[in-house]
Amino acid sequence: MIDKTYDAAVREARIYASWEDSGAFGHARPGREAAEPFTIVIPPPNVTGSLHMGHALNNTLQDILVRFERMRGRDVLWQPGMDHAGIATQMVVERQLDGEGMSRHEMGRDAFIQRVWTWKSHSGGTIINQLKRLGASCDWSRERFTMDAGLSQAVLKTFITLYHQGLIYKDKRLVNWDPKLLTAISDLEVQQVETNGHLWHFRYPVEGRDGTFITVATTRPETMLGDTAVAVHPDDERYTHLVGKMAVLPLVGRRIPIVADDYADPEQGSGAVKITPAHDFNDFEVGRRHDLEMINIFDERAALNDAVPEAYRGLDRFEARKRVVADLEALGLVEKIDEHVHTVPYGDRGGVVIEPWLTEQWYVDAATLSKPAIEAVERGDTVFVPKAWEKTYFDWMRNIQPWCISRQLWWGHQIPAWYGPDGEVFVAEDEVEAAAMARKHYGDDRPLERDPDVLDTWFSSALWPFSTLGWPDETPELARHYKTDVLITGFDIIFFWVARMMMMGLHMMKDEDGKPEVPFHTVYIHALVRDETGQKMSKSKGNIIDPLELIDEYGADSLRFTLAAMAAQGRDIKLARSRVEGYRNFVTKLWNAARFCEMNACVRTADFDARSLELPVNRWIVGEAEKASKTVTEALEAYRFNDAAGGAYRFVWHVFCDWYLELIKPVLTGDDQAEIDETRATAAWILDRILALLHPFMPYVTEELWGLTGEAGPARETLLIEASWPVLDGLVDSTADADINWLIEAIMAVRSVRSEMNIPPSAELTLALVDPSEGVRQRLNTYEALFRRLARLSSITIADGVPEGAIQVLVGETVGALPVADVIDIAVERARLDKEIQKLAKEIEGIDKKLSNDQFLAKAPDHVVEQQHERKADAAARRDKLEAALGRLPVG
RNA sequence: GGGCGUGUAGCUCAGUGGGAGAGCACUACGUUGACAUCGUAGGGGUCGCUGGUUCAAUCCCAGCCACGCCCACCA
Repeated sequence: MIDKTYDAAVREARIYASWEDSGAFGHARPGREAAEPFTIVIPPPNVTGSLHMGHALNNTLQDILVRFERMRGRDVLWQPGMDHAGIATQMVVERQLDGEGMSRHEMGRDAFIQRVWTWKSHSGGTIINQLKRLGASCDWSRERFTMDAGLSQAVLKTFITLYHQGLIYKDKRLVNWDPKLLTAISDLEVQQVETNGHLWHFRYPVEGRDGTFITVATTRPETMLGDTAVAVHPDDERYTHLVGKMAVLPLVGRRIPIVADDYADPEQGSGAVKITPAHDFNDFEVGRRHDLEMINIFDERAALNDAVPEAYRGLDRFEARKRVVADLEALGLVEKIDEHVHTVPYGDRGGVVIEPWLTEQWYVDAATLSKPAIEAVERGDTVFVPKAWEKTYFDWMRNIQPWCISRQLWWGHQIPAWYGPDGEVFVAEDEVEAAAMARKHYGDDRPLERDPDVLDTWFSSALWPFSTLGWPDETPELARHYKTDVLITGFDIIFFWVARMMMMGLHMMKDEDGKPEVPFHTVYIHALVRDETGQKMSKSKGNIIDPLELIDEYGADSLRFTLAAMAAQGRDIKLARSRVEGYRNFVTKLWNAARFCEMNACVRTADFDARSLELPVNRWIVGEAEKASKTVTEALEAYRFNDAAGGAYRFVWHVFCDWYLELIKPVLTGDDQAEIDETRATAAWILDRILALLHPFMPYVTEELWGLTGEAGPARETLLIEASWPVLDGLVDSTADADINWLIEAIMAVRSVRSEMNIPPSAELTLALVDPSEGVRQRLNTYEALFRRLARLSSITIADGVPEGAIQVLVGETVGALPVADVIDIAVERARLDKEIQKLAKEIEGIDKKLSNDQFLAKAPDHVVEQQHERKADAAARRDKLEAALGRLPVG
């Protein structure tokens, strides 16, 4: 018995538990050993994360594909797992420690890492349970973590391999230094923020020329303490006489050369630019070109160090800025201060201004690795959907910079490098191996020190598509499921993640012919979910819509369907609550349709044959089901989730519920047992196809109904296990199609006229068809009962003229007369008919214009011309009938 | 400074080289026992602007305007 209402929240948890118990999420299900594999690796959520709308969309789309392919019989593996999220996780635990009045430094490295693991086992990974609420059918038995033993082994092997190939190396150069987190970060982790600042113009005295100054402009006055040159453009005539001279750096007294360099832009500032090679990426290059001294003036927290005059030592960089400006002002060396808008780099985790800082770090030679990754996409080995993202990928890959992979953190994969007393580097699997290497090198035992740094989190994420499948071991899963089929992700991590997986996958993995193999065949890039007004959701704006809240209120199915229905390619999703509510109503609608079927004893029969049905309505609906299933299938195959959802929605609501169920009501309450039996079986069969068709989008309610609508006998297996994807063919019957469409049109015509003439729905009318054609007479024979019931007609007769005072309506091309008790308002009736006629006349006029154009007739394809002729004939016939009807109205 | 995307009904969005669509909102009517989380009918758009290509443009091309995003070392 199906309850009157569907309480999603209560049932979903129970359904999910039953799915998990059944083991049906697992890959390699019995009977599918020989099936074609289908593989998706999940974008691993951060272990610190909780489900936000982006996750909801991302995982809904994956789950739709995974359930779809599972139902199509493929051997599906949706590989789940989490990312250790180096900086984010370390910050969480450090904040906890801070609350306890402790620091990681007091605690020590080993104890701290232990503490993080403890945190992870207790409160890490809540997002996994949230994904389950969403309905994600991952193979949870294979859940992995980027820091687990297997994946750590993959990281180790990759690092060592790349190191020996010269593709990982150490280098001393400027990095983006986060003075709050005290670590280097990569270019991608720096956000450029537009800021209202100032442009300070300082006058530096030129040595040996009393009263001569060279003016430089800067947005960062404090860095002048580290200046080692002033640069001007070689062609800048204002300064040619000063090139080669020395300036005297105020406050410091250092003599610094005035050099000519193309970097100086005569249009900018004063045309002369101060050069601080140790604290600016451009200046660093200038410094290299002119062999300038590089003076590091900051410590790791961006406070001034001992390289600056005593008065400034220990000052924070922003304090120092004020002091420098004040002191220069006191010396009369500030020429002017302009308001200035410029971009300032912030660390995206620490949230403070990053400092270009000279340190030694580990780098990956990304330029070399990028070449095969570019070629693979050029060849089409990996395809982006939508294709436009390939340009973004190419642009970045073709200008790729060395990837700084070392982080001065504790939580992460510690770099497998040991240093000998003379600085010799030994990259090894472990300490024992490193010691052996050192012994060989030095000829005796010497103490080694391990590199304290860890790797960028994205280094391990880059290996995800193969490390999770068991690599470096040669597991059956790796052989069977790499390369994966499709990666589903947001555009915001194309650089962070997709590009790096491409590089690492191609470099580390080979196919059976020994050729480099891409990690995935397709990359589907989905939209960003914004709020209703198009704003990016953010904590600071307070406009976050919590998917869990929506799941609580409307059920996971409603949210999933909404996200799928709005996931059109190439456009962001502005999520409106009303939309979720609308699709919740759709869930209810489906529920009630199933209730109707149950109440009418529509039970599926084992020997049902959709090809040998008698009743036209039944022949018609199986054809409609075929069309719908094809629409949905094709849309899903093309990653057109919105079309797939929309196609299913229209079929279920506007075809099955609105028409089919209404059309079969008279049959089910009739007295022809054969018709009743066939119709019950058909309705049940269609409902089953509908549940299957909707299951990828709305897994819970479809599963529940699947169980509730089983036949009276033994309960059947879950939909998840038993149902296969509807593959329907050869069910469209053109006669039934034409007949039912005529019937629907006729019913709508009568309803429309009733409504316009304000005839209450309760009033039963008789319809007289005037001089119907033979075809219409035949249809009437078959469908009279249906027509009468749905149009609320007490009888339908055939007449050879229009009775006095009747409302006239066009049923197809046949005039129908609806006599009304009272005298009709001639003026209203005239206006109604007139409006229809005008509409048709306008249409005909447009078509005529085309048909009288010789160019059109000569150049348009025949079928288009033919189509226009048909349209005109149809419209003209209807217009003529209506004009005749108008003519029959009494004058006045 | 480069690059990309978007502009269609009041709102959120589909869509197509040849008859402008959906959901929500709105209006009128309606409990004919699946469903008021509903039903029936209806109103509402010069498809951002200007040119071009074409027999034909909302759709293709160019320019412009507006909004958004990404990348970039501009003192």
